[in-house]
Amino acid sequence: MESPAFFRALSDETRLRCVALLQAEGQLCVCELTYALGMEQPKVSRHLAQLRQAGVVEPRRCGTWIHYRLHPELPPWAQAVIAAWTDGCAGSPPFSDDRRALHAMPNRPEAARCA
Amino acid sequence: MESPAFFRALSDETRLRCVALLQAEGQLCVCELTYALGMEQPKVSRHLAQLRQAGVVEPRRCGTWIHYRLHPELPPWAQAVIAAWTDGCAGSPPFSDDRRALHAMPNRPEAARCA
DNA sequence: TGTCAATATGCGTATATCCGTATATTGAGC
DNA sequence: GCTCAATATACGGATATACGCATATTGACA
Repeated sequence: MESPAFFRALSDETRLRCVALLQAEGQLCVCELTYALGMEQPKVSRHLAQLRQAGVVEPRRCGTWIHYRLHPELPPWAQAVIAAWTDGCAGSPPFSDDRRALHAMPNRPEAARCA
Repeated sequence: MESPAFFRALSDETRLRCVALLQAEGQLCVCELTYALGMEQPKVSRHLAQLRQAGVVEPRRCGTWIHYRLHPELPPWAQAVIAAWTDGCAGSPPFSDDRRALHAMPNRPEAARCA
């Protein structure tokens, strides 16, 4: 985990919104993130690819869905950075709105099926 | 303090090395940072300007010298992010080497004069 | 096998970033 | 006022990044 690459991964609002949602919810599929952020799917997918390449998130296939979560082997300092940031900022817009939008999503796929 | 801009400021190795030095030493002038990093002065100055514009560091003029330090009014979450990162990484290269180089600097200006 | 839903990638373009080099600014001291 | 040391900025070129749009890939299921 190279420090500049890690912070670069967090240097974009879309990616930060994904990270905040994943930190709060544990794991989410791309369609949930796309819905919560109100963005086009290719845009979300490309930002997730960058988070993945930086080692910030990890994908897990679940049938047609792909669930993303914060990488479980993030170094402790990186986990602490994310925790410190979410503690301070996840309660404010636009991050707080994203969680609200997610919870209002209709026909939300059930992650339980592939737990 | 916008989150993406804050993390973008930390997304470059030169700037991270400056931040690590300032976190460890309190305040340093540009010539000390330039010497410790072993880089050209304009390069260091430009990166300090970016950290300044992002609100990460604050300059204080002291005669001919300009002392930089971490901005004392950084939001608590940003201070916590920097602390978490330095706790985890400042002891490893290249950050550890920079502190060694700084302490080996000859004719180091005395910050005490303008404290 | 064919189709559909979910996800990923290719492409072209606009913009931002980083660097090296040269030069400008600023304050101290004579 | 002149000069020097410390610091900042301007300029040009190479590279990276973000985006919209179109399309490819993958797995489920009939």
